[in-house]
Amino acid sequence: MIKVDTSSFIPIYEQIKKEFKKEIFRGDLKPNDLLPSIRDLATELLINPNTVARAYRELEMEGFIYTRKGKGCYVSDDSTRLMKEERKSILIQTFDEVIEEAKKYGLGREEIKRLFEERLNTPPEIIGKGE
Amino acid sequence: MIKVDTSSFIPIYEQIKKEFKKEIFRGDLKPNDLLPSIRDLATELLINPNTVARAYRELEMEGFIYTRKGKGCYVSDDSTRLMKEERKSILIQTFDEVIEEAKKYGLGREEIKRLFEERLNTPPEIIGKGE
Amino acid sequence: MIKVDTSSFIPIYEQIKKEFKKEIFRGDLKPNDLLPSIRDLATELLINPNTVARAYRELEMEGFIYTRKGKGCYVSDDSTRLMKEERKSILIQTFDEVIEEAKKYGLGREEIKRLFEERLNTPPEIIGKGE
Amino acid sequence: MIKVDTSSFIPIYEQIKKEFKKEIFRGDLKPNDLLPSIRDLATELLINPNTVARAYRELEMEGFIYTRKGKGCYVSDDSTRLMKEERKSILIQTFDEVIEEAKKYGLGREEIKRLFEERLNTPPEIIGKGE
DNA sequence: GTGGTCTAGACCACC
DNA sequence: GTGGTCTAGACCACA
Repeated sequence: MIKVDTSSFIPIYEQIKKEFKKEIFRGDLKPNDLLPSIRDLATELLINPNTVARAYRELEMEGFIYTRKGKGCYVSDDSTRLMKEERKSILIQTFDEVIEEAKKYGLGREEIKRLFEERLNTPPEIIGKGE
Repeated sequence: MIKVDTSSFIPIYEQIKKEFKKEIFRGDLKPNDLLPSIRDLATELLINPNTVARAYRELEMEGFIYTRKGKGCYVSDDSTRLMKEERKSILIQTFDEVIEEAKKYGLGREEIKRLFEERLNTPPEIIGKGE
Repeated sequence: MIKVDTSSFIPIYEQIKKEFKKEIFRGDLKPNDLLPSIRDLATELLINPNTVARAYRELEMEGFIYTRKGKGCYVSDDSTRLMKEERKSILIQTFDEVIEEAKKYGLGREEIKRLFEERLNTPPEIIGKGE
Repeated sequence: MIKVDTSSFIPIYEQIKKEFKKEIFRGDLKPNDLLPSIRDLATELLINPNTVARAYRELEMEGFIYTRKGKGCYVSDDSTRLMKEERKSILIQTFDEVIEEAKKYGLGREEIKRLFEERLNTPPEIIGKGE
């Protein structure tokens, strides 16, 4: 399910964190759900277990998950509350960024709106790899 | 004019490249226009001249600018053609990414459209610093 | 194996790039072979690691190698295709240059041919250091 | 007559020196012939007069030319003698280099001979720009 | 251990 | 003054 882009400038551990936050945000991961094991996820993503471990460690520090030694990592009860705080501001920020980006490329408001709706109605066969 | 975010994951030289590409795309920089000198831009951005030099070198390798030793770096005639090739695909990629992002956060198509238009009509007081 | 001439006008990073291209061209380096580490090669050549890094970076930008962070740089699968495109044109260019050079020094076609064959049959005790 | 390649790694003043040496070597410039003025040559080559001046200065230091203040630069009587010393060794070195180059690209002796003769019999419409 | 980015500062070719 | 190369050495992400 989770994907990482090793050619991106964004560190892999950041990409992993973001993916889990999204799963929590949309309810695919609920409080006390078990996350995949560090080793399994590392194997699946073809990356080093240390990298996954770092993502999990930081998610724990931010309160989204908790660890039971020898058992695994679980979504925290707090995650629901944290989600509500973060979600809208993250999306707003993302949208503002992309709008600003489009303006810098010289598009007017109407052009931005038209292109956005065009893309919204386009099946996402290929997703740009981003950076 | 140009700004860089030293706390971003995106390398500074990459941010500089992108800024100049946007200026070329918008027509603020036209073929044979002189770019700011490496030293001047480095001073202005409070970064090392080598970092600016790398951005310029890569822009040259990609065909957007050319260099006259002892004189400076200039926008290439080819930049106009390269711009047309790159611009739309970059914007489409950016839009697809943000739409995908919103979907992962659990928004439906109508919610995405509504939020996007809301942000498009909001004066951008605070621009997210991005990554 | 690789040598660089620090007194040459050709930048060291360019000499390194050329050496690796030749090794790829000859088949001494095959797709997915590991290149020497940046630090090792720098130590061996008595130059700065940054200089090797620049050579590797440009080889990557040209598609000859790919990089796995934390693991090393590897010859790309594409290198074989790129080689076929570049090799003949490089050699033709080199030969044309030397023929032109000899003509400028006043040699006729027969003299050039005679001298070239003489050198071709001479064991290369001393190789000129070039520029 | 003289050409320089501003994109080459070889300094322009070196290219200019080499060109004049060749003209002397093949007798197009004879002892006491007047060289083009620094300003004229600079204008013709679209470069800075300082660059031409440096080439002339070094040619004088090497004994190929001499300067009459206010009159210009002239080919020295010594140039003929110096030419005989330099010419053959330069050509041999150049040929040895190109043969070595071809070998490094994996060509056998017969292949080198065949390609060289092919190029020798090809009208040099396009001369590679070299480095 | 690997490579990647960045800094500080040197020296050179060219204008 | 301009850009280009190189060095020495720091810090980071990743294995």
